Amino acid sequence: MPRSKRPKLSPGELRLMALLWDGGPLTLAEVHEAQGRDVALTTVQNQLNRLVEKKVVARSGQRPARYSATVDRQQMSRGFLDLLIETVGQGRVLPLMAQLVSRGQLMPDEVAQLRQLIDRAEAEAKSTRNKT
Amino acid sequence: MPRSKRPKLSPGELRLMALLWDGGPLTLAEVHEAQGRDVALTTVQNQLNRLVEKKVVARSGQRPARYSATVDRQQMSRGFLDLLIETVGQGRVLPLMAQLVSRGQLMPDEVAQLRQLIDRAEAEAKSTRNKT
DNA sequence: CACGGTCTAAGACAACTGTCGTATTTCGGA
DNA sequence: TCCGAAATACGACAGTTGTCTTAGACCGTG
Repeated sequence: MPRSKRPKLSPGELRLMALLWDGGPLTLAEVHEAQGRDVALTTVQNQLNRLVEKKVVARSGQRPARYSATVDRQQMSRGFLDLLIETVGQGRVLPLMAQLVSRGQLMPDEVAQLRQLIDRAEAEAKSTRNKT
Repeated sequence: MPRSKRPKLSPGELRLMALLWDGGPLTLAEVHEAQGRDVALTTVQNQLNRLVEKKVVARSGQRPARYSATVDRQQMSRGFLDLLIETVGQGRVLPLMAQLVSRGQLMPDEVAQLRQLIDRAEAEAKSTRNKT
């Protein structure tokens, strides 16, 4: 696949993206509403515009324009994760995992899911061992 | 405990912190060296100074001043992690874990360690269940 | 058609970052 | 004591972000 560009966003911009990822295409007014805090409408508009300039959000032509993300969470968060792995984990992912686990926000069923993920990843690794 | 301040740093600043965390107290020249890329000495100095202003780094009085971090990785990365949990995981840590696991950078022994961490966290959760 | 409200576009601004170049200060020799 | 190199301090500049205010463009309705 065409290794699409991964422009870097600021934390605030990432939050806006989250709203779009969660709520599908939204109009400016909706995004403004969704935003829990008290901020001017034009502020949100400006952020949205900048996101559009960066090509990570698309604006529909309709009258009350609707905005939607053009890249998914994974792609977009990749850079942040890389940064944390590098700084917090000194290059390894385990330290980060440890910190995540230690936050104690895992529900029992999530623990089970996590174990499954690990098992699967392990199996996957084994079967791929002979490939490049 | 005294909920210490958690000033927010930029990605670049976090990278500098990483050098200090990894290499103990370092002099400006050393930090400059450690930095893989080609950047002016004054640039590094400036960043270090700003970090000192933010109280996350301390400068010793000696002649070739030595800089050292005054907050640890966990504290400092907390904000970034919160952001990712909020945006990538919609509030849950599992999605983030999944993404980390899927990066396939876990060594076999790390997988084992991870399982232990999970077991321990689970036990911990059980025993704490009756508390607030 | 004119009016008031809704959309959107254009700037404007301060704070923060990354990056430098140019003083100044400070020391260990000659 | 005086000097040059090393260490610091200053402060300048452009680009990014978060936040607004003001102005202009677009309807639906009376």
